[in-house]
Amino acid sequence: MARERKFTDDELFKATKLLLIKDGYDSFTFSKLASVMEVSRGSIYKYYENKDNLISEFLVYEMNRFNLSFSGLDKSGDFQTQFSLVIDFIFKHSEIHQILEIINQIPKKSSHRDQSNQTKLNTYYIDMYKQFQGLIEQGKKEQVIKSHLSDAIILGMIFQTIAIPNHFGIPNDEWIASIREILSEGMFQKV
Amino acid sequence: MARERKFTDDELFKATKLLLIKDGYDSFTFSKLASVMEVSRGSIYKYYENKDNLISEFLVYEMNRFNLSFSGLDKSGDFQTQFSLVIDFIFKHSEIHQILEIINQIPKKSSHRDQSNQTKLNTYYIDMYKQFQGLIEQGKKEQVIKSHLSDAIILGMIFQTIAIPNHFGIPNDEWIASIREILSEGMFQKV
DNA sequence: GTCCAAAGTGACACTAGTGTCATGAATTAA
DNA sequence: TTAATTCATGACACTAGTGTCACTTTGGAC
Repeated sequence: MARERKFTDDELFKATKLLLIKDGYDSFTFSKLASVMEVSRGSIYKYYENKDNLISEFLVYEMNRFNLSFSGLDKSGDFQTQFSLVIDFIFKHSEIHQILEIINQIPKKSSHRDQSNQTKLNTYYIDMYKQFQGLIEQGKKEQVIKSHLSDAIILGMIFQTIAIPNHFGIPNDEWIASIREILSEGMFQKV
Repeated sequence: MARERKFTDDELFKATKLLLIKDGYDSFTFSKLASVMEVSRGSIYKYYENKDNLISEFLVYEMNRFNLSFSGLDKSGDFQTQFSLVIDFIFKHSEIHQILEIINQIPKKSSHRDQSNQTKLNTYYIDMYKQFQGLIEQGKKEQVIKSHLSDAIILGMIFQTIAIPNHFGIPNDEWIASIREILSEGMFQKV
């Protein structure tokens, strides 16, 4: 006994992602979102208190999806195989870089509900970190990765390369191959 | 025969840089700037039409300073020496990364004056690119840099590493040394 | 067909930023 | 001291977004 909903949470999150990635956190507004969804602004307030609340729910949803998808990767091969798999995976999900940036942009002063989301996000963040750390440790154990490099810097390097602007339109395959090569062997000739 | 000014352009740009780097382009307002400068908002309009105009003037000023400072680096040593010098230089001027990001964020629909600034910025951008490209070419000529890697990707890698978030507070020296090592030799052991 | 709960809407009051301008304040040449 | 000139200010009207709420619409249960 109810009226039919004009949009689902999934649709809302899809539009949210679109706008967040196009315009960034600051320029995201309920007005724009409502316009994309073709509903009135007021109706979104039925489900989310405000922008921060919506975005923090969205981020939880998105991080959860990313982690699930990441942990679904084939873990059977040796390190080299996995490393390639993971690089490809990250470049296929390159929005994750912006998502992580937005997580660090959310203002702290927020409602109880949002604080609980912050906690969840922290957990997801750590989960993600641990998954990568597992890979890095395997690499160090197999004597492939230099052991004196800290996990944090290796992870940072890998994640940051997603966001290198490809101003000159180099083809995707060459782009990813070059980055993988530099990350693993460097840009210098072997002596 | 005039009243004394309460602030110079240099002071204004200094405050602008501060706010732009702290809050980003979207959150930058004349109100905040006036408050930092301890003058009225109205007085800033005496010198700059609006936010976009001020920021584009600021960026021209900043890029010019960066390029001058960069071209002042010692060019006498061999490639390896210069490479280290440049990496150190970039990390010392790491705000350049945000500056370049902001350049790409300025809306296009702007006044004649701003369009002339856009042209200037493009020139500065190309100047900067050429300076780095000179170094990369030297590296390739000296057989240090792998010749099959495109200049664009090498430059992109180097610039992007500035912005890796150092969440775990690794000491600056170790941080830069590790990044230089990964960029040049990679994160994999030599076989 | 009637009831009614959930869903949706648009108008309202509020906040924060923008750009302008009449007015007042400071400086100095005459 | 006065006149001329530049600077600085705060008030004004305007725009865009926020959050709320009384009211309308929808559609299944009875």
